[in-house]
Amino acid sequence: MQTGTPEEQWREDCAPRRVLELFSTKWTSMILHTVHARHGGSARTGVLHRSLPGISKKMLVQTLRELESSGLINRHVHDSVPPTVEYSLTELGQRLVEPIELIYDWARLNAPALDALQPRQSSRRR
Amino acid sequence: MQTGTPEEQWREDCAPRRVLELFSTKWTSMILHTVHARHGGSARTGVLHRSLPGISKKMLVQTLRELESSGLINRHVHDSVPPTVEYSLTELGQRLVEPIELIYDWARLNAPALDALQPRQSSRRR
DNA sequence: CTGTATCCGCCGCGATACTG
DNA sequence: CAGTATCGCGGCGGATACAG
Repeated sequence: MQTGTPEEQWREDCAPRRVLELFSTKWTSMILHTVHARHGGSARTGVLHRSLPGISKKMLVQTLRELESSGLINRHVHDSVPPTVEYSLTELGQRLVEPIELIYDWARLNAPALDALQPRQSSRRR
Repeated sequence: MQTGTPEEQWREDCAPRRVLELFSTKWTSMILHTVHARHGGSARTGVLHRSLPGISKKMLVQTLRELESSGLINRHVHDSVPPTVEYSLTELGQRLVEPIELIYDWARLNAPALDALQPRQSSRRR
């Protein structure tokens, strides 16, 4: 008998891979988490910007657009002066954010163990 | 009254962020998933390589080293000729892989909805 | 306040060649 | 088969300036 598990698939265009690729965009998960964590599950642009130290306006908006066109978040513009925009999770987004929360919790739970993490040594060993 | 949720933290060096940064490495989650999915929770280098169409040996080994030094996977060398190496999840890794599996399942479940995804238009709008 | 448009450095990652 | 060493390019993502 051969291996019971005959080589997993991971075709370039499969759904899981496209989703995971979303997360290779540096701020994706942090944005989803922050929107989710806010009261009512919605957050204004400024709040998001201040909640993510280090993010540039460019990347913030760019990532938001990506998530929007992926059907994960909604963008709601209040026509007021000055303009305010609110982002919220869609149905789809709310279900995706759950696993993300688990990873988030996992990280906090294992913070001590993770401190043993090499800050990524340059592998210049030896 | 102010906002009930007073600005989330996301300090540069917090644990969640360092963890999530692991996933900005293109192949991290796919490798973890594949190791996990294999019988006995361990996989040889060649199997991993063949399970991940498109990955280069360089990135495979590099990511594996990263995960190893993060305490997420174990590396076991069989001193045979030719040499074979097996990778398996550590305690820590096994617990982290669970949320990843959820994302994986989520992606497969919502594949139809995701097909409506714009293949990321070049934003050349208008 | 929210969003768009450039410019550009850095490095993630693939291709290739070589060792045990 | 497993792993290391180089080279090089594409593009992620930050800085800055500008507009409604």
